[in-house]
Amino acid sequence: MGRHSCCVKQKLRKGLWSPEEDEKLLKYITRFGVGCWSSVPKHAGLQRCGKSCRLRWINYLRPDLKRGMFSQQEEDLILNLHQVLGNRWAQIAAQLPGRTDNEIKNFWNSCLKKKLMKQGIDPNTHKPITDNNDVKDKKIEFFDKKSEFFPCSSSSMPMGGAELEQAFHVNNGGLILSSSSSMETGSFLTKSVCDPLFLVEFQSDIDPITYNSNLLSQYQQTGYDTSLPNLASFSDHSGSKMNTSSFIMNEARESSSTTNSSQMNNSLSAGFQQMTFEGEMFQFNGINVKSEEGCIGQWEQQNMHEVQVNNASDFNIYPMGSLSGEYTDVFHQI
DNA sequence: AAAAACTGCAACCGCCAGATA
DNA sequence: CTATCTGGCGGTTGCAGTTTT
Repeated sequence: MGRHSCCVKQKLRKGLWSPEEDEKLLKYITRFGVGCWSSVPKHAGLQRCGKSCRLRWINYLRPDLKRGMFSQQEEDLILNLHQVLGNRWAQIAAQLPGRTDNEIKNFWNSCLKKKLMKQGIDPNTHKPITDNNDVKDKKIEFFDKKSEFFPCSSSSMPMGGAELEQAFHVNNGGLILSSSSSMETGSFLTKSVCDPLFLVEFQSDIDPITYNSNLLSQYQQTGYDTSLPNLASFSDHSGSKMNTSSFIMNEARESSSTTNSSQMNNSLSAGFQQMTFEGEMFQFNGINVKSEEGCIGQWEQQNMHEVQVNNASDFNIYPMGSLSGEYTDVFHQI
């Protein structure tokens, strides 16, 4: 162990990067691309170690970086992901295109952490600092069905049952889940996904330059439907398009592939409209999920947790196992 | 106006794991 | 198998700018 060999060399500059250094590095990477970082300083004419060059590129010079303040949506996502992942900044950053792990880490330490503490929430556990009973009271029947969510023994999970419950628990004052009697008959995931981190971790090897997930092929091989859903045309049965989200999706789907529409109509809840899902992606408490094509559902515009979806190009497409069964949740279209 | 305290953030440090010799 | 190299990660530091006293 010890210092990298590149850092041991003498006469290496440290501290803030000058505009001239930035220009040299930018020119080099633009021309030759990202390769062996240890050779970059030499070829780019920089008196920095390779590590320093890599960091400067990733955190500052990379052209696809998003600058400026974090949006409310990004903030919520960071909070939810941190609840699941803890201080795994790189994995959290993988879910926020254009943001770096360093940026998120700084944002967390300087802002979000304090915000949570002001709200009386322990930033490490995401639980109220004073009274644990509060948390218990809010636990809902849904979590009693966690074996249906993750059809494997809890011992094989990297997180324990309590942690899993907490991971899916509400934070930020928003209600995410509501129990449904129909839950009892359905299973959340038809494919076995034992690792609750899987849903996020599968993104961890995204190309940092292009953010193109290379996992689609992996899922194609295992029989997942990786076709990109038509997120822009979120049509209901009246033919009208819907491109704002944050709604309660009261999805009820037959276990067989043939859905009985009349049956669906009969059970239409008051205030809900019926729609057909076409493989849309949603965000569920910071986790990305995808509805199966052709499933019939009901939706209702919801005021709380309002999330504005701009246009289709803003959506992220993540491969994911399909859903089946019946459930009632608040989802955010992403 | 000046000093002290605070804040945000870029960059460094040390460790780890995988690849390679 | 062992040693070394390298990239990646999370924790931490230190600087510069801002706010408070």
